Amino acid sequence: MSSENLHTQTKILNAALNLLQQGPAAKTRMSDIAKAAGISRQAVYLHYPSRADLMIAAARHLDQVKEVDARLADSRAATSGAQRLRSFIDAWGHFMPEIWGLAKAFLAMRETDEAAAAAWDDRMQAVRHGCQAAVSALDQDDQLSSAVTVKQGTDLLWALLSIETWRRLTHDCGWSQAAYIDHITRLAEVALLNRGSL
Amino acid sequence: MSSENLHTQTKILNAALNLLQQGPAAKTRMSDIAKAAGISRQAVYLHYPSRADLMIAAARHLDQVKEVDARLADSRAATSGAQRLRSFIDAWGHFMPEIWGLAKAFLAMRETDEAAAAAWDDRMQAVRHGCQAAVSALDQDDQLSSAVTVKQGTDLLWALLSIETWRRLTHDCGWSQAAYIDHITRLAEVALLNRGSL
DNA sequence: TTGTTGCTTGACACTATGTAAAGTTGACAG
DNA sequence: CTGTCAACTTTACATAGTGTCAAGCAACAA
Repeated sequence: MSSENLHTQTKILNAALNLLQQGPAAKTRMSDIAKAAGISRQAVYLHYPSRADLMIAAARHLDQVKEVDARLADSRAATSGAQRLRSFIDAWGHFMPEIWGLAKAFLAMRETDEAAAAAWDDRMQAVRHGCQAAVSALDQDDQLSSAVTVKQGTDLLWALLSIETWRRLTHDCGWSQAAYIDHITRLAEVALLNRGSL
Repeated sequence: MSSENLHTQTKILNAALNLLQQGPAAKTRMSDIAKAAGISRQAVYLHYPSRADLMIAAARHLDQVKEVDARLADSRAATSGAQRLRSFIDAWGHFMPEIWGLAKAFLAMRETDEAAAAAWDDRMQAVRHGCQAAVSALDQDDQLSSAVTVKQGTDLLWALLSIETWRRLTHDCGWSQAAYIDHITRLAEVALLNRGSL
């Protein structure tokens, strides 16, 4: 069985991600993770010196498993800037539900743990780069609205695509995933494209 | 005098709000608040049974001090729906920096304390009502974009005006308060107004 | 005087993180 | 077969912050 042969570290990370995806992130304790991984609590500390370190490792692991970078990079294949914007929103939009469990944990840690906050911000910078690439492509095509600079457009798109905004619309407002993507796409287009391109 | 009692409670709440506005919310402990209020830590528990209760009381207190409801209600005076939208964004936009300290505390508690999360959600529902009123006014004026229903428009506006979005743009992206208000206003208009009204 | 109110002081239970150290087990090299 | 090493276990403990409990004290009122 391959699951028997999994390295202990992988078992820990999978257990952590599993628990985070299920329950409230803050209630996922080191002892819970250890139990779920089938090892002692102390053994977890042999691999990850702190809870924050474990979460950071889990984030990297999730990136690998879900192939984040590869899927986001797909949007680069688009021919026009407008097309690129749409496919980027689509890719990232479908991604968020899959990383939500972990995101919850980082959002909760953000105000308390500096290292965790830095690690999360770093991951979010990757998303920002995608936003910037899309907005730059619009600019190159002369399709960027004259109301915003590339930086402002990037910032706005990044804010629209934040996990927090996704959470509010899908969780608090009860939107479906499809509705979220549709409306955010429309909003991004209307905010970023010049009027002639619509 | 029964006002002595009130006096101590007020001292506690002011101390708490002060500390929250200054440092990282999660590092504001009960003992810090007690010290800042000039009383013992135990005395705080005589007035507020838990940290979450204190935060909730602090939120109510801040609402009173800042006269949130009254200031938000000003936007009702607007004659047109479009005007109402603008003045609501303006009012709430200027408000956020003033409640940011407390907001930080609630954002950090959100995943851990159910009572606190409920209290915060309740405050945010008040903002949502303001959003709904503005969007409904647009609808009444036949100025609401055909791309959204009143509910969808309310949700979108609410998301745009969330503290999290404000934080991202002003803190993470370095926008000025004025830039935030300008761009969010433009975004809201372009998202919610039908094209003829622009 | 006696009782009440609002606070103080000090002790303690609980939870979760993280540290430390000694013991167990199994694989593998010689 | 034996010794060693690494990974893991078990147990104990330090620490930080929340929240509880109880005794005491000062001011003030009936």
